[in-house]
Amino acid sequence: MSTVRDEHELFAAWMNLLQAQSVVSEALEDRLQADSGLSLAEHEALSRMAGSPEGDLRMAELADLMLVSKSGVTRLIDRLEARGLVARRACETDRRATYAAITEKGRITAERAWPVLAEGLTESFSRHLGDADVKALRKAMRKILAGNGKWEDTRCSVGFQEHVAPRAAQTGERSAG
Amino acid sequence: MSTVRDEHELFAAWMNLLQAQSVVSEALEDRLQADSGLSLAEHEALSRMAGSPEGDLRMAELADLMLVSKSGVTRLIDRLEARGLVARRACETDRRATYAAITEKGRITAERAWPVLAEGLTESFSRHLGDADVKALRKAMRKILAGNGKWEDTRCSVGFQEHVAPRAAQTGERSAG
DNA sequence: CAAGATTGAGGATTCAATCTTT
DNA sequence: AAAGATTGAATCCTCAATCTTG
Repeated sequence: MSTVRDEHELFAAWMNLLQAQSVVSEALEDRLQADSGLSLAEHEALSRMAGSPEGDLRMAELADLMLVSKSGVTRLIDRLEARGLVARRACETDRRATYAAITEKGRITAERAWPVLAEGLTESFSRHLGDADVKALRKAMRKILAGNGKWEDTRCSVGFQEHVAPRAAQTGERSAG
Repeated sequence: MSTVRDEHELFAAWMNLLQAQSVVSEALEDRLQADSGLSLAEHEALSRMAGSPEGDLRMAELADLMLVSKSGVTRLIDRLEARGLVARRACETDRRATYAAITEKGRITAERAWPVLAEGLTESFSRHLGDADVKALRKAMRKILAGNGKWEDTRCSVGFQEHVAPRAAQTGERSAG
């Protein structure tokens, strides 16, 4: 069933995945950093808040949505708050919880960064792939996530389309209320 | 050409790639850590040295092969040396260069870890993928790497088969003197 | 001066412990 | 006691500066 050749092919695929992820992440991060001074994680956090109905998310929600630990989120929000891109708000119904709410400045910063990110993604990622490649890739990644009990629909949608092409909201309206 | 739906699909694929990479890396790292106390990068470094003709590699070679900076390699080798898994050796022909040479203990540790890693990779990665998925995945990753000028054949082969099937290539004693 | 390697400083992330609220 | 969040300590990584050799 699993020959040495298989194992080798498998391992090579894994190494290539790691390397490709690294290369693309670096490219995106560089562009984003130069343009807005944000890290990928910081931009993701902002975008997730922007995409939520009230423009805010609880710290634990953010931690659950993102690839960062709870304390990691605390520090990440600290940085964004110091730059005036988010503001912490107390929760009225549960005084243990804290909301991170995106500010106007945060919204502007995050929206401005989207085209940069989209361009970078095209440049370093999708430009080299066929449409079928992208679909196959996503399918495979989804299988891996599901197989490891980590598949959640909300994790991969981060309100992208709203920002790059707000006019298209007419076709597929997604009321955020 | 690029509709909003495309962009969204593309971005979702990218997010899923990030997440899958994270999930699998964590699974592998946990197993490896529990079994041998090595990080993935440390094990990779050991394996690359083990796979070289003389069982050693220059610091800069390691940095080039791996996803770590030059100073990162210095620190990584520091840690391995402190554990007696590698030893630094001077280069005779160029006194600026330093070789990191794997020790016998390092070889044993790295070889013992291979089956653990292989099992983890099967469990969290390939078990959920068809043979075609793996091939398609590798192809796509290869395209991305090549498109970004980062494709090198040596980067993805790390002497895997030698270790999981030692009878294929008799592992002999090697005096690193 | 350029190349190879190391060091110091600083950033980001995590775990475990802590504090408050439920 | 458990949940939500934060903090302190530790780890790991990178950049820029440094040192040595070519």
